[in-house]
Amino acid sequence: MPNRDDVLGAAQRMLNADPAASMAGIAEAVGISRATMHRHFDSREALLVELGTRSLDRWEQRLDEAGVEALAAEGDPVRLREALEVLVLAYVDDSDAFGFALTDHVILANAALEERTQVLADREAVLVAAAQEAGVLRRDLPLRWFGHVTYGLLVAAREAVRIGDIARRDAGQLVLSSLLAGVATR
Amino acid sequence: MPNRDDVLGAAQRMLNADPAASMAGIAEAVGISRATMHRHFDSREALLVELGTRSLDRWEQRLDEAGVEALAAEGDPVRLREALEVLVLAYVDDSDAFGFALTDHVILANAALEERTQVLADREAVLVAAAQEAGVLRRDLPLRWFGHVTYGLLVAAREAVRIGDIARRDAGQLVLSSLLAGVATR
DNA sequence: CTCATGTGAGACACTGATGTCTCACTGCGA
DNA sequence: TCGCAGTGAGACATCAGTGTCTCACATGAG
Repeated sequence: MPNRDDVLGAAQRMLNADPAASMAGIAEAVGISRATMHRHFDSREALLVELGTRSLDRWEQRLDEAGVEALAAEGDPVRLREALEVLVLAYVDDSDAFGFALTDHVILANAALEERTQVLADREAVLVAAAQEAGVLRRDLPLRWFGHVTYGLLVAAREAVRIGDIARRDAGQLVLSSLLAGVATR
Repeated sequence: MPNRDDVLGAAQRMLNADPAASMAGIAEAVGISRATMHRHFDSREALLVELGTRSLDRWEQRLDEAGVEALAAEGDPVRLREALEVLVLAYVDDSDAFGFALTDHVILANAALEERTQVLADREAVLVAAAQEAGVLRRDLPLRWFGHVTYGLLVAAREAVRIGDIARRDAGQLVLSSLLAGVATR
């Protein structure tokens, strides 16, 4: 019998394939009844908020693993650049599982999640600011722009993989390379 | 009394603000009754398809203005680069009005629109391929990747403007500069 | 064996949206 | 002035999804 985590995992996969999936659809994909679905999660919103929380947990974990604050304090260009690369590649991996959370309206409209998103964006901005200081990232771009560009490229990669224009295994390097160096020759 | 074009324009603005807007909501925003709304468009889908068609019309117009095929045949690096810049800036402008069409499920699921999208993407790819040949765009990136990256940056700019992280008037240059040169120093 | 717990099936009420239809009104042209 | 085309208001049937509830059933622990 699928436990709560199994349900969350299956729901995640289902919602990635079809972000508008109904509770009935998700329950069917999980292999349980609607009744049991509602025994796990009071409402569809509760389910989505929990999945949103999960994705933020992952983001936070990535920032922790990178040691954002320490790196920023240190200010070493080489290590900053390396950390940025590792972080972006991790995001690409994660977007595979959590991608739908990037665009789901219910999740984006949730005040608590939005607040926490802001906190994490702030942490990330610390790294970006340090990288700008250290000459790793361009200083002529707004601090907050970097996060948006990264997000946009994740969306692009997701779509490109879905359509079949690029291979999944190439997504990370394409995103990283395009993000840092652009698509024009130099 | 709003004519059909007024209705389309108002619907476009409404759907950009709230992509899930109902026919009733759109009608109210336009300032007409639901009945009149349905006299103009048989169904919500019909309305969305027409808006999708409009956005593809605009895209096609941009490609025409750029003179894609002639430029590609010519192969002059300077003019190719210039055309790419003009095109991307035009896309940023257009995404202001047509942005919602980039992500709306009803529009994306329409077979006729998808087919036409493919045709236009093919035309654009001609320009990209020529630019790669001429050494303007990187040859180590897949041909189809360029379109996706551009799309992703449009999404990013839209969101960044919405949140207030960047000014609308800066969006064009930020997208263009990040697209071509990336966000890292060189 | 017995019982408690968890489950599936399905009925139910409710909501919000869609699309159709009627009817009365208004404004404009003939 | 008459008549007509277009409109708004609103009723109506329909549909899909949500969330609640009941009841029968299975399974595993004691």
